[in-house]
Amino acid sequence: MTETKDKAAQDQPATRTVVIGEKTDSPREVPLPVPVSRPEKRLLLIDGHSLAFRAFFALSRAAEYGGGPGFVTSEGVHTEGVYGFVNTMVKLLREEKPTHLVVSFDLEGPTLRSQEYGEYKGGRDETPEEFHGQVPNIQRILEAVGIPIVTSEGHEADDVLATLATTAAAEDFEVLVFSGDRDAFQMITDHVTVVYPGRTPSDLRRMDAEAVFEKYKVAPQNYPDLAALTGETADNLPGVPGVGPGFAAKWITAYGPVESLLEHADKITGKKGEALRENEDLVRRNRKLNRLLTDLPLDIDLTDAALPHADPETVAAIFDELEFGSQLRGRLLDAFGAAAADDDAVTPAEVTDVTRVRTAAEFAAWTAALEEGDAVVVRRLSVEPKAPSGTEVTSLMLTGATGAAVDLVEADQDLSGAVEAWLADPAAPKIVDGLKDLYHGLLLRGIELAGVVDDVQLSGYLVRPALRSYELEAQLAQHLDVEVATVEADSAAEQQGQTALDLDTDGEPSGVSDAELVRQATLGAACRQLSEHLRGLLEADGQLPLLTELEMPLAVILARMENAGIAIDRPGIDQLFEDLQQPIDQAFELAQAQLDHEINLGSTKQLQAVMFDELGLPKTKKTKTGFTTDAAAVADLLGRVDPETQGSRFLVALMNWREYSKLKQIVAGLRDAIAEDGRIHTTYQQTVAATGRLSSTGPNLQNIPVRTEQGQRIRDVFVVGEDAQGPFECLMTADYSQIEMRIMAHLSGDEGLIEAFRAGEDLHRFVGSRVFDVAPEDVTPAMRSKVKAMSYGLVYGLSSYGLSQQLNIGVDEARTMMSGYFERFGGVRDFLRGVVEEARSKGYTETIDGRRRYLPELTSDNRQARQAAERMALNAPIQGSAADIIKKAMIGVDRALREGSMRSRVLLQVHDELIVEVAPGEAAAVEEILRTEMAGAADLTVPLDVNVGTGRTWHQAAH
DNA sequence: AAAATCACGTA
DNA sequence: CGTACGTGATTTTG
Repeated sequence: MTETKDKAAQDQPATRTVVIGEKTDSPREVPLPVPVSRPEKRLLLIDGHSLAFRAFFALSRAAEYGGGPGFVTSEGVHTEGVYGFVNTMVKLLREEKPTHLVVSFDLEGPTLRSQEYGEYKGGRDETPEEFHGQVPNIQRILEAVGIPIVTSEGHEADDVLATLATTAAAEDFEVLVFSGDRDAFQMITDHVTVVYPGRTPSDLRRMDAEAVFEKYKVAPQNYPDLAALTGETADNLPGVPGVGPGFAAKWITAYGPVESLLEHADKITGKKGEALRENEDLVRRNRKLNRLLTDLPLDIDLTDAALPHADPETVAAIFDELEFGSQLRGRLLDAFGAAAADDDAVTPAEVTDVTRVRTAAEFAAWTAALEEGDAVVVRRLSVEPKAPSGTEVTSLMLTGATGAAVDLVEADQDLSGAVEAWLADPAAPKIVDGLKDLYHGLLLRGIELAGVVDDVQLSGYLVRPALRSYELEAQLAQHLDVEVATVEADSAAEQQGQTALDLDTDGEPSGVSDAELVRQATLGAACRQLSEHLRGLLEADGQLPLLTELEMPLAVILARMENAGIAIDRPGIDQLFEDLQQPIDQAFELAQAQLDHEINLGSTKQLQAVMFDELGLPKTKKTKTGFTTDAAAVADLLGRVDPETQGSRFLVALMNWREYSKLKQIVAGLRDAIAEDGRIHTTYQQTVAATGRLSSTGPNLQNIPVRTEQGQRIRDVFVVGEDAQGPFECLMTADYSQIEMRIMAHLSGDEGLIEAFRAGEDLHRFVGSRVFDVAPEDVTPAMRSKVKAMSYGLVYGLSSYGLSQQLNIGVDEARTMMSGYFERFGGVRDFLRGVVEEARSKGYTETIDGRRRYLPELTSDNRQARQAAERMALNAPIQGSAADIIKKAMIGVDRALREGSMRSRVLLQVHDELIVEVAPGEAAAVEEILRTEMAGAADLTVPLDVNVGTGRTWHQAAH
C-alpha cells in the first residue's frame, strides 16, 4: 500500500537568492522573494491612466482594422479607453479575485520629476484628441461603483501605488499592482506582485521576483538600476549609449546597484566602460527619477477599499449614456456582486490517505475497511479532465473514509473481477457525479454498475434546475461554499515525472500524480457532503422520488440509448449530400445575377446592405445590429413586392439557397458524426433544460428536419440496423398526440377542453367551432389553423400582438379572437392567471410531479424581464409535465422490454416521441408495450393518445 | 481566439 | 411583444 502525504509543505521551495556586487569587496545576497497568497486580503492597485491609455490605443487600432465606426457614441463622444478600462478591470477581478481595489490617476500639472527634469516624459506624441474626456468618464464609473480613486498633487500614479503597496504589505495584504510602467517592478516583494500587460491590455502577466529575474537577470529591487543604465524611451530618459539590458544586468551583478557600480566604473574596460564614465551624472539622475516614493501622505484607509457592491441603476445610467451594451454592464455588475460573496469559501479537509490499488487483496482490504452501509463516492479518475462523453472509463477514484485509485486498464484479472463485482453489487451503496456518463463509460468496458443511491448532478439539477453547470466544483462552491485547490502546475509536472519513472520501474498504474490523487479523493469526500446536503433539500421539498424513481433510472436508460446509437444509410447520406449541391449553386447564381458585386449569402451584414440599401426593399423588424433578414421577414417581403423586380428574384433565390444550404449543413454534420459502427451516437443532456426536458448534442438528433420534403429525405437515411446478434426488423416510432394541450386541459380543469379530448374529436376543429360559434363541420381550414396557432401560442404565453404577427392579422382581430377563446374556455384563462400568481408568491412553478422551476424575475421592477418570466411561468408546468411523463414512459417501456426479454431497444427520444429498433418477430409486442406504457405514464383527466408507426427508415416509420 | 449575434432546425 | 433547446457561419471584441 502506498500512502501519499500532503506534499505541499515539503514542496515549499527555499527562497532563492542572487548575488550582486560579486566583484566588489562586499558582495550581497539579494533574495528573490516568493509571493505569498492571501486570498482573503488581496488588494488590487490599478494605474488608471496607464490602463486607460493602453486600452484606448488597442481599441482604436481594432476599430481602424475593422473600418467600422468603433467606439463613438451617437453624440460623437469617444469611449475606447473607457470600454477597454472597464473590460480589463473586470477581467482582473475575475482572474485575480482581489478583495480590495484602489485606482490611482495622475493629476494634471507639474510633478517632482518634471521639475527635476524638464524633458521628463517629453517628446511623447500629443495625446490624441479622442482620448480627452475619457478619464473623467472612467472616474464617473468608478465612483458609481464605489471604487476609491486616489491621487496626489505633484506626484504620479506610480508613486501613489508604491505608497499604498508598501502600507498594505505592512498590513499583510497580498498586493497586485496593475501598471504598464516597468518602473513598477521595484515594488515587487513577497507581498507585492506586478500585473503587467503584454501586447494588448487584456494580455496580463503576473510579474513576481522570479519572473523579473528570468527576464532581466536582476532582482526586482535592482530593476531601476538597470533602467537607469539603459534609459527609458517612454519617459524620454536616455541611457548610456551602447548599453542594453544585457550589459546593464551583468554590471549590476558584478558591481551592485548604481551607486556602487559608479564607484567601480574604472574597472569596466572597453568602449562601454568609457561611455559609462562619461555618463555618470545621467545615470545618477535617471536613478533618482525612477525611484518611486513610498511615503506620500495619502488620504485613504484600506478598509474603505473593500470591493463595493455596485448599484445597478447608477451604472446603467452611465452605460446608457456611453452607449455600452448589456454584456459589459452585466460583467461589471457580476464582478462586484459575486466577488464580495465568494471570499469566505471553505477549504475542505484533505483526504490524504489514498491507496493505489494494484491487487485484489488490496482492494478487498480497502472494501473491508468501509463502514457497513456507508456510500462510496465513485468518480472517474481521468488524466484528461474533460473527456468527451461516451469515452471509456479507464480508472476510478473510490472515496470512502479513505481513497482508492483503481486503474481498470492495468488491473489483472483478479483485481478486475473484484472491482467489477463490487461495482455491480446493488448492496454496495454508491454516490456518483454524473450517472449517465459513468454508466456509459463502464458499459463500454462491459462493466455493470448497480447500487447507485445518488447522483449529485441530478440531485443538483432537481434542486436548482437553471444552473449553467452541475460540475462538481461549481456545485461545491454554489451549495457548500467549498473550494478544492487545484494542484500547482509545476508540482504536478514534477510529480508526473516521478510517476512516469515509477511506471517504468515497478509498473505504477496511471500517470496521475500523488498530489492529484489527494485532490481527487478530497473532491470525492466533498461530493459525499454535497450529496447529503442536496438530499436534505430534495427531501424537504418532496422531490426525492423525482431523483430516485425518475432521473436516476432514466440516466441508465439514456446511457444505453447513447451506446446503441442509430444506424445510418451511408451511401444514402453521401448521395443526399451530393444532390444538395446543385440547387445551392443554382440559387446562389440566381441571387448573384441580381447584383453587380460578389455576395456571401451567409453574411447577414452583406444581406442587409444588399436588401435594404441596394435593392431598396422595405425595412423589416429591427435587430440589435440592423434589420432582420430572417425567413419570416423574407417571406413577408416577397408578398409585398412586385415579382418582376430584382428584389423579388433575389429574395426567392435567397430563400432557396438558405433551405438547401441548411439541409446540406445538417447532412454534413450527421455524416461527420457517424461512428465506426456505422451509427450515430448522440449524447443526451439530462441537466440543461430548465423545464426538465432532455436535450441532445453531438449531434443534436432532436432537431432533424421533418416539415419539408427535402427534410424528410434526411429522415430517410436513419435506418434500421443490426447488432451482434444480427439485423433488426424495422424502426418503430411512437409519439404523443397533443400532449401539451392535454396537460393544459388537465391542469386547468377546463370542461370544454376536457370534453374535446374525451370525445376524441379533432381538437382544433372542436375548439374552432366553439370560438367561431359554428358547427364543427363548418370550421374552415383557415379557422382551424388560426385556432391551432392560438392554442399552441397559449402554451408559450403568447400575447395578442404576437398572435397578430403570427397570423398576419390586425391586433384588434387577434385580441377579439383571444377573448373569444377565453370566453369559451374560461378554465384555461383562470389557470394561466393562477399559475403566474402562484409562481410569483412561491417563487417557483411546479409540474404535476413536483419538478420545480424558480423564477425570481417574476417580481422584477424591469417590465421586460418580468413579462419574460411570466411567459416562462406559463410554459414551465406544461412543458415540464410533458417531460416528466415521457421520462416515466421511457422507464416503463424499458422495464417491459426487459421483463419480456426482448432484444428490441429504444434508440432516440425527441421530446414527445420515442424511436425503437425492433427485433424480428417483436413488432406486435413492442407496439403493445409502447402504447400501454406511454398512455399509462400519467393519470390525467383526459386520455393520453399515442400514435405508432413502423418502417425501414425513420421517415417511413412516421405516420 | 473567444464571445456575441444571427439564423434556423425540432418539440 | 411565444416556450425549450443545439449548431454553424459570420461578426465583433480583445
